[in-house]
Amino acid sequence: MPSSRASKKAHSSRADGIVTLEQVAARAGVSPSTVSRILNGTASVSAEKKAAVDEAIRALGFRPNPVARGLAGGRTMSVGVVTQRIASPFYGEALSGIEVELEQAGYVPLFVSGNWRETDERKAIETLLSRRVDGFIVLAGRLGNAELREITQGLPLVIVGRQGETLPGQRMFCLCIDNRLGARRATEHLIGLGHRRIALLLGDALHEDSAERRDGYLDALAAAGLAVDPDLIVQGDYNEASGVVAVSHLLERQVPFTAMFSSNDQMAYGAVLALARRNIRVPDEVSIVGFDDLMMSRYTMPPLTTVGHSVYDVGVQAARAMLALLGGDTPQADLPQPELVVRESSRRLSR
Amino acid sequence: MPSSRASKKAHSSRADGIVTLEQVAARAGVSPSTVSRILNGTASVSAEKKAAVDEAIRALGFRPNPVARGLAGGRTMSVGVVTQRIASPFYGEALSGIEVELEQAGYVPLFVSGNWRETDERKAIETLLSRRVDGFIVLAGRLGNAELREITQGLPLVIVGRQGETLPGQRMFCLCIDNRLGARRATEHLIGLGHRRIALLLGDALHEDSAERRDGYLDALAAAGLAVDPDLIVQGDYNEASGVVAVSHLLERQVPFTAMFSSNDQMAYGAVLALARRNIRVPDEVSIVGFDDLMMSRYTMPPLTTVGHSVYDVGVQAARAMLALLGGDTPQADLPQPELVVRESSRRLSR
DNA sequence: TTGTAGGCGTTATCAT
DNA sequence: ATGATAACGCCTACAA
Repeated sequence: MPSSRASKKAHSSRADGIVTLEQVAARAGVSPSTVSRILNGTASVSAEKKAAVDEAIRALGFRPNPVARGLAGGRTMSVGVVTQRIASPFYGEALSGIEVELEQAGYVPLFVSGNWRETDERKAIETLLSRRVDGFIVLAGRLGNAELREITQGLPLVIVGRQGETLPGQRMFCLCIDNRLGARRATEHLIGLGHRRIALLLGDALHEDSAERRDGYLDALAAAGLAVDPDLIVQGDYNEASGVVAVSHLLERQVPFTAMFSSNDQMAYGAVLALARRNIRVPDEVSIVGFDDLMMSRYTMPPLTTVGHSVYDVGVQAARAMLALLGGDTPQADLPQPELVVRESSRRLSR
Repeated sequence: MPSSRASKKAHSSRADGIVTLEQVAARAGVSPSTVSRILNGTASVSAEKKAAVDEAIRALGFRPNPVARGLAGGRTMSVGVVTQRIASPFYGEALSGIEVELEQAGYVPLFVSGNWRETDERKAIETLLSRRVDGFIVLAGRLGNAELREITQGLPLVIVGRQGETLPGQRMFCLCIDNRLGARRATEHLIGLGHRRIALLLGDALHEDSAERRDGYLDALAAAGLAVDPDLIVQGDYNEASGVVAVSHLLERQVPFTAMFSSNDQMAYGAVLALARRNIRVPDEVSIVGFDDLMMSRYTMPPLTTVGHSVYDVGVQAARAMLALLGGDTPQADLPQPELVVRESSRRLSR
């Protein structure tokens, strides 16, 4: 049952609460174009008319219709956000930051999940494209930077968690935390506590940051003059369950170790559990340090020592970069360095 | 630098990859309205033309533009989702379910956070309204059902986690889990393990479900003929930190207890931590049961016994209900009963 | 069953 | 600086 068509032009008010730009113009005694100009700052308008229009806008409670705007001007005031899993404890925080920051500028994020699958990511981007988003923020994922740049049709693009070439003039920006430094600090912390046999729990091999965090681990060992024991390095995939599995394998292989650096907090949770299953206590017998400082890490048992880098802020920065691109400016990265957060899962090696 | 206007009508192809309905019509040798009718099933069309149009759509890779659709017909193929905190470990799961289910029908969710604040919720709904969403899914929140029904302008509305009057003909539907039953099962589990002094950690008093879960707890005690000790009931707010605080108070007051039912998993995490701070082990000295069965609860130490009700499925059902409303049907609730998931935070009372 | 024409609310082009 | 006017891509009342 479609609502009947609106009257044939010239409606000063409508049944629903929708106020149009046209009504504002009428009330202010100017043309719609002028109102539009004022709204967008597209051209200079006499202070007098501007005042009248502002008054009318306020009086009528007018809010521009993003849908109509999208059709007419191409700006939908929405930015597509490709996340991998919307419920991820890690990226979820970033989404919050993105949302808050975009909102301040009147933009709305459209979240679509890529599920760590190329095909899904492509589909997500297509969906977003068909919704005429004004730009893209991509959180990690499988697609390469080059391909991303291509399928996003030249729209402003911010990639999070990917080493970026950030070619100027390409309306594209890469934002990533210093994984290597963070991992190094985590490992140095353990070394400083007297640990020598420090296991490394790798993240998903397909993530760039996994390799970076590994390198940070290696840096720390090298700086301390410690040899690398390949047997101490086990593979995970960044999920909790993989931490359980990897550590179980390590224990089965009877490789002795007194500490472990896990490439992220989630796997660290799994690691603690796997150790507990064998009655190995953390930190009494094995120290563990994670990476990410998820909210949850304050409440695990024991509370997790980890590397913090405010995922929320990453989101904020990503949104800010997008806003800059949207405004034709060049974004400035301003991520704080990752910092070690010492809690209770690590302690001095008892001899 | 706006892109130049498209040519003056009659463009068989365009520079960008955008294929319009008009082009499809041209290629199929029919009028645009016919294509539109086929797309929307608005009227019957001869099989012949339908075939031609389908072919053209496929050949051209045409995808209807939701923005234009929104302007013209009022359907934007997007539904507004008011969540309280997008990064919530609890609601995040529901968002996933909503996203997946809506996508299948070609809808896209627009997530906006209400931050557990009436004003923010109102603003969120206004934003969504101005984006011309086709319907609303509201996850909990502070606004009353009546007010929600009012400010959502009669659009299809699905409310999650709120006892619903689900007035027929109102295009509104309430979906909620059986909190009372779940809480009762959790408490009965503890009673069955021999516990008699069972503390209750309440959730935010402003949430309906907090009262419901309390009632389930009371039901279980009553059924077992156990007296209610008000001293054993402490207030939290559903966040981890409140679990720490509440349990600390309880311990300071020296009220003896051997088990605790926490109104949600997050507070249970905090409770475990608070107990550990006093060297009270779970489950050796105190058993704990949570509610929600968050992903994380498999990996806490110890893994948490809790009441599961697949938050993801709640999201799926909410989306399904929305789709039904959108299609003019009456939604059918089909949430499974909450089930107890026994893990390792609860054990038989040792005498 | 099918086509034509007008309109959805805004922006952009082209005059003035 | 300001105002008509024509799109934007699609839907639908109306006519055929």
